[in-house]
Amino acid sequence: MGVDTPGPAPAADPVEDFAADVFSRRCTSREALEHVTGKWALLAVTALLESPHRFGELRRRVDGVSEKMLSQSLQTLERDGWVHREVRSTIPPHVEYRLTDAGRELAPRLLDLVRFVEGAMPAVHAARAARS
Amino acid sequence: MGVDTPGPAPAADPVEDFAADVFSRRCTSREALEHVTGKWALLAVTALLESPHRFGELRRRVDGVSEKMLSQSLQTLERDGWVHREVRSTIPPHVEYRLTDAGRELAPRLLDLVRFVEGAMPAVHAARAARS
DNA sequence: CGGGATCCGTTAAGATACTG
DNA sequence: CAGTATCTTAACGGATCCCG
Repeated sequence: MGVDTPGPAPAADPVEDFAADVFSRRCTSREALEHVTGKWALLAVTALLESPHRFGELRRRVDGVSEKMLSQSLQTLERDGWVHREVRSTIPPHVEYRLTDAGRELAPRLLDLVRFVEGAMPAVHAARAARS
Repeated sequence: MGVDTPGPAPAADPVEDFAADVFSRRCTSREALEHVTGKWALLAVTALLESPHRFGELRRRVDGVSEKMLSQSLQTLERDGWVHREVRSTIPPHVEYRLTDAGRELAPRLLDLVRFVEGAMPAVHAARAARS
């Protein structure tokens, strides 16, 4: 397209890389998507939809998660703006995690997915059993 | 199990493990969820929502995926009953992947998630930049 | 209580080559 | 064309110890 356009039409505008589509290798949304759909991140966000949680509460709620992975997931979620972390410097320390506005838009979609897959489990087991 | 249960009230019915909730460590739905939200699986399912694809077509559509990972993801998706694989034993071979009925219920939820995250990318970048 | 730092085994992922 | 087999490398993930 427009091979010889000398005018102000930058073909490779860096801003366009933002919203592009996930099917493109370089699209940054792919990374963000992975953060959100990560094994523990998904469960943490879903749990936070119910109510704010403290670290230990989340740890108990998301059964099986290690402190390291929960901490790591929460940091990534905070960095991408889905979760807010509030620290109260008391003794003992009190840290609370809650969804941001963006997170409150995201979480229902994840919950919907979770619920659907839960409901589809009989079919999934049937499919697995079907093939000899 | 049910050693001395005379009545028809089995407390620990093994069938109940199925639909339980993902927050429980032993819940099988957690595994199924991971299969579906996997990096490549998610993109493959989303691509198949548009139309059936051949292996090579999918490979080109899902930019950056290796043959190995695509093959692996598709096998898992087929095993769990989201995707159907149809082989035509011609020369050269012709294999087509399409969503099952269950897959056609699943895919829109994933696509919705993808679209939402794509749209939220400006906010995500802003959140990342916000913290020094 | 809420993590950060470190160590280390397990698994996932990518590149490459080969087959029906 | 549509994969499988093999190998190497990178990332994940858990356990442990420690500090504010």
